[in-house]
Amino acid sequence: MGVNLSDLTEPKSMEMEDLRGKKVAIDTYNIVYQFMSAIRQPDGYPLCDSKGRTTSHLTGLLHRTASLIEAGIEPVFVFDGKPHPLKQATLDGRKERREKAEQEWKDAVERGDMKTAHTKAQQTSRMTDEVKESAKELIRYMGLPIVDAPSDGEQEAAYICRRNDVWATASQDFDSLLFGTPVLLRNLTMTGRRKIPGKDIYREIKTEVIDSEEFLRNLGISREQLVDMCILMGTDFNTGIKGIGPKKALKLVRDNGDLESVLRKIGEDIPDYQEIRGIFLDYEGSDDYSVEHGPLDRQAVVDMLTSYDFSADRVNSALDRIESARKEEERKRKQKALDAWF
DNA sequence: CGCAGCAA
DNA sequence: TTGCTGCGT
Repeated sequence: MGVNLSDLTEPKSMEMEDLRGKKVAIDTYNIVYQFMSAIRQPDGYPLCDSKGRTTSHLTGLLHRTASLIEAGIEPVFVFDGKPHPLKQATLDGRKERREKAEQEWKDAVERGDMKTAHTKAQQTSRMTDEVKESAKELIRYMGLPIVDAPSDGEQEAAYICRRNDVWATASQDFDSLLFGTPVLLRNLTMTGRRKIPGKDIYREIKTEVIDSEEFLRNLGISREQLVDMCILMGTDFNTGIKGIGPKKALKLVRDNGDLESVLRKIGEDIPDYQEIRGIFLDYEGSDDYSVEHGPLDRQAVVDMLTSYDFSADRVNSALDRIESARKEEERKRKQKALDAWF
């Protein structure tokens, strides 16, 4: 979930063409979660193979990747590592909400209320080891780079973006801004259609770009102050102070300078706040990664996905999109090199 | 979610 | 071409 800064951002929408040729670090946990939650049957059950293995994330990844590559975007898939101990409360909270939703889902199915069933089922989505490993396997067969974050995926994504190994971090969450990503992309989907939660209405969704420097300039604060602000509101690593949302937190930090002064002023305390600051600000990531893609192993992808009961035709047509996009990029690259020569 | 197929 | 619906596994 992470910190919610949507009220403070004025995102600029972006044309897909502006992303051509750019490498983007994907917060893989974030997209896999979206697929697991969204790609479901009407009663809420996820797509499964005959062995009972979930396949929603594999369908999602295959098609999303094909679209990204067709748009000339080079995805780098960043995976979460071991969560920071201070994140435990957040993880426990998520588990509790999942279990509650699980019960409500079953109840709804029993009384035949499929609409509620579907909504509740979406809230039970969980990234299991099996899901994570199968996602990695598919990405590997597609020849795309995987970065294993030592801890938080958004943290490492922001790090490789700061090192200029990718141009942007893609996530629906805002945490990578706290982690210092220079550029954040939200709604990195090609088909600009998205269902409004709860209603049967579709709305156009454009990819949004948030430039960190511009974002901070507009707020009139530093990244350090943004982190302090979010610690006041609550992050994945702390609960924050009741009654303080984005607006109040911004004003308090602007008026008082830093978190210490704010806490003194309002007579509150936040345990471990210095350590939480450190998580966001003093991260030295793993340099042991590559962001280059290799060849697509078509046979391996087809073999893997047909073992999950995918239709070979569908898989092949998605892979055709990847291959012809790659060829097209290659052609353009050669042409460009030729033009530069003459 | 996003594709494919069909309607307008 | 664009929009809608249903299906994927």
